Amino acid sequence: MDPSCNCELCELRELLVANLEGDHLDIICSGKVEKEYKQGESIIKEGTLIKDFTYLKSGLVKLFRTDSSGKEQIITIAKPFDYVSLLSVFSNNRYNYSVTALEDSVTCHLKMNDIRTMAEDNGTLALSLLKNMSRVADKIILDTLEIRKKHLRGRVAYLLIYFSQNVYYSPEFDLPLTRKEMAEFVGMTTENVIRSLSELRRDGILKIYGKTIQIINMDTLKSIAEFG
Amino acid sequence: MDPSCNCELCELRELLVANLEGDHLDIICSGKVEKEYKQGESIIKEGTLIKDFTYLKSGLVKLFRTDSSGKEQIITIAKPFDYVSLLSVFSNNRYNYSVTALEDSVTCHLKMNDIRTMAEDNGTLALSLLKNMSRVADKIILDTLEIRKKHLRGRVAYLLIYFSQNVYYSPEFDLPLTRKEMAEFVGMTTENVIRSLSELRRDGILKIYGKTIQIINMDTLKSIAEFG
DNA sequence: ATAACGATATGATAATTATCATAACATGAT
DNA sequence: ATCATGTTATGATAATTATCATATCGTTAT
Repeated sequence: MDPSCNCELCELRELLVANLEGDHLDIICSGKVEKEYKQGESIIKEGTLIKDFTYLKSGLVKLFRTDSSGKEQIITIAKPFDYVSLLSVFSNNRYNYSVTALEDSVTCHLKMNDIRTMAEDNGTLALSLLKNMSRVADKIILDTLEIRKKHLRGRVAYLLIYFSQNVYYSPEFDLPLTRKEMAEFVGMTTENVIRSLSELRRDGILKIYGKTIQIINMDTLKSIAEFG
Repeated sequence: MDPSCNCELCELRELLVANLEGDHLDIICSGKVEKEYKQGESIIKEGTLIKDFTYLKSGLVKLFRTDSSGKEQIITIAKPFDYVSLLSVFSNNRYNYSVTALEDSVTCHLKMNDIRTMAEDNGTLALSLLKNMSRVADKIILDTLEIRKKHLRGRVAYLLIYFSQNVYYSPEFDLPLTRKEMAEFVGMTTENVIRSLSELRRDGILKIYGKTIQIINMDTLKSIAEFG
């Protein structure tokens, strides 16, 4: 067993391993693989066979799909302890989306078959999986509906608030996405993401230094995300 | 036990009950309630406590949420054998969406607590729930992304093809949604849904008799849903 | 039967968003 | 250092979509 990844100490313990004992803990621990990815590296490719149940230990990743013309749509951004291979792992045998590292990231890979076996044996684990899957899917769906209602500036504002409050916990942060990726996330063009950012800067709501964003007036930004 | 709803004969057996035996089957059968709803009747109201695990036996329903200004967004349309109370039942204690009957419908209500208990006890059932939840959430997310890419006529075309091929299995069918509801589903205005339908009719692709739609040229409609 | 209401329908116009063109800037490769 | 490439940036214009106004049709209530 990889000593750098001790299941009993792992941060994932609470979420996944908490209810495993004896044999099951051994299976998880001996079967798992930790992997490191550099920013920009591909972790999962759409269309490939699902063998692993993948968890994000550190870093940040994007889930996205690519349409026939090569354009990408970002489905969601996953933070540490989010399931990464979640959406279709129990209903499909191939991924219908790709995952790429937005920051240097570490993933933990468990075998799907082990997860299935254990979920069958261990009801508490199965319920925990159901709960987490429900939560993740719910969040994606509600976010998508929320974004759809908004105008361009509101979408960009929503995204900035998300990073500030849910990922970096600071009014100042480095955007992990390019303007193009932001556009792919919220369904608008790259030019209009740039324009919206410029407008927010002109209005004194943000300061922008390349990828670094400093939110000057969070209240106004929130009201733009809400109504504008 | 309600003789009109015999679990061993129920159409849901395959999906939910297949793996239950003895005590569990008794619990399901004695605890369940079947309800009938007329077209337009509310089945679930956003914000209410989740007590039941609800399944659609017959009819057609819409899942939607209502924003602060009272506007509705339709999340998905559920057909028989779809879970109705699915998305948040394992992660929330209150519904974050409403469900209303689009056609006269019959639902089967199981107690959430029974489901939880049984999923804990019965791994096969838990996996079946995981699989179905994964499938439903996946479909909603991919559909939403698909619709977002399209222009107005393409969205309407997509919707018509969905009803024709996945709900009514016929090129001619009665729309279960008003034009306003179609708009709430695909994120456009009512006027533009009507206009798009008129255009499709003018181009000889559809015939429209009020709520009755007859698809004349499915191939063209599909290419509009795909590219236009 | 008629009034009232909501759904469907269409046109004119305004608002929003995308596209195209161009340029500055940064980054990595040679 | 210089080149090539991709990202950020801004403006002009075109395309798309929403809004507002109005009218018809169908249904339900009185």
